[in-house]
Amino acid sequence: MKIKSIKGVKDILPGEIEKWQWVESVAHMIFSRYGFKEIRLPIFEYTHLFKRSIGDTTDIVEKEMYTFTDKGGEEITLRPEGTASVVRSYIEHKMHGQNPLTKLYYFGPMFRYERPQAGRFRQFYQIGVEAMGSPSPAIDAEVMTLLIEFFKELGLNDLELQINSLGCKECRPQYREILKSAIQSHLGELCSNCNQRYERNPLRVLDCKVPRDGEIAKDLPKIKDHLCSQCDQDFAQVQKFLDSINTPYTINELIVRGLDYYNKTTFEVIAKTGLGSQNAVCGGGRYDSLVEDFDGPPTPCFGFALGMERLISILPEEKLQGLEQRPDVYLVCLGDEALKLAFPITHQLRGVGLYVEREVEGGSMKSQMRKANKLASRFTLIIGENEIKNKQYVLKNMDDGEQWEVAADTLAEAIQSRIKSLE
RNA sequence: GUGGGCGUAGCUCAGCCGGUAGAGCUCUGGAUUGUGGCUCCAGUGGUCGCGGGUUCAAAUCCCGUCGCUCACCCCA
Repeated sequence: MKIKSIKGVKDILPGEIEKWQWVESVAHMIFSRYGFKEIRLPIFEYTHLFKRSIGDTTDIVEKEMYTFTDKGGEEITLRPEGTASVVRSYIEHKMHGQNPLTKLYYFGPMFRYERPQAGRFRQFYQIGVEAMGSPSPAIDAEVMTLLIEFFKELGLNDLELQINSLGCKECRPQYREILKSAIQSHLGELCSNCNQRYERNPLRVLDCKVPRDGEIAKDLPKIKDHLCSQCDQDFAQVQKFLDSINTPYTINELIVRGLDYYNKTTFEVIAKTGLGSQNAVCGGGRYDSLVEDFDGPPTPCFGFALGMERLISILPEEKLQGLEQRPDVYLVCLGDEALKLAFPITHQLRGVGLYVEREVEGGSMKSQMRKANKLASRFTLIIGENEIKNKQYVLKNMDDGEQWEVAADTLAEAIQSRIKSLE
């Protein structure tokens, strides 16, 4: 029985990890400009946290969660998303008492038991951003702007921001009933999936991909015609803010979201090319009553989560050049004495902050030079019998082939000044 | 859960009207006795996913199975 990783999970290897580190560093930089602070959350929680926040009848809770009983008999679930934990932590640490507006972001793995396909994994990584404590549409616009700026910094432009409003707990239930009664007369014509959706989440019928159902859906009542005046105004405000800084977006009335806690503004960012059918790079929106649902104070929130694997797979090639670190120096060692000497020299050079690789095995000079070349080292330092005798090593610039003698006792300074002259 | 495609060297793949494996890249060595990249030469590397069947003979045909992958669904 060959050892093997679990279906739907991936190792992120050197060569790939540099992209992740870069994306994370850009996230830290952009998000902190907007005053968001990182929060590190546990990857498992009590199961009921997810059941109550995401919704008992959603696909995620019904069939996708990794749930188990721990040795103490507790029902535990590997988190399928991050917002529930943020809300739990917000309440548990009484963050509302510290600041009227709490701005957090997180990064880490999520777990859903699904059939893997392009852009979909069982362990996948999300970056999430949550602004908690304000109902203002300015927050909606600001957080979406943060996201757009983040994408810009990553060099992504073939994206589309799609927004919608789902209404609030006043107007959404009314619309839901209006929609249900409109659907009822078509049940016979609609697909079996839509017949189930009619009961459980009638808004999803609007989004059905079966062609005949799409035709029917076109004539069903639209949510935008049934928003209460507050929701209507707020949604208009969000659009005005986006317009005021020329952020392009489209209104997509089919964005419904599969998690129960969303209301009012919702949005997705769709990759127009590069991903298959899993083309939503990011999704989010308002969840104004979730904190209250967990017995916290009334705390309207806006947030989003973006999928790292999907994001990374569409990063533009030109942004990925030069992410791998080049060694500053590779020590080429000829003979046993040189190999011994390489140890303290390497130690010394690393001590002054240089990235140093060294020959460990020995072997022909040719093969050592090849290794240095393979690692794309900027310089090689050649240490052989003559060099040791004369206390003068040979430093070679691997990009242009130029080489110099450098004195053993001023080695670090000589290398550093050579590197500096290149920059 | 449902359906399609694919499993041959470390990687990308060819071979598949049956006659027991090949290329490119990688790696190692050499051409160039202490100087990399380009070129040329040589070498290392394979239970042809696994199990069974047909056959004198199976990577090749048949059945089963596992894995990967894409799509539906759902979502990030």
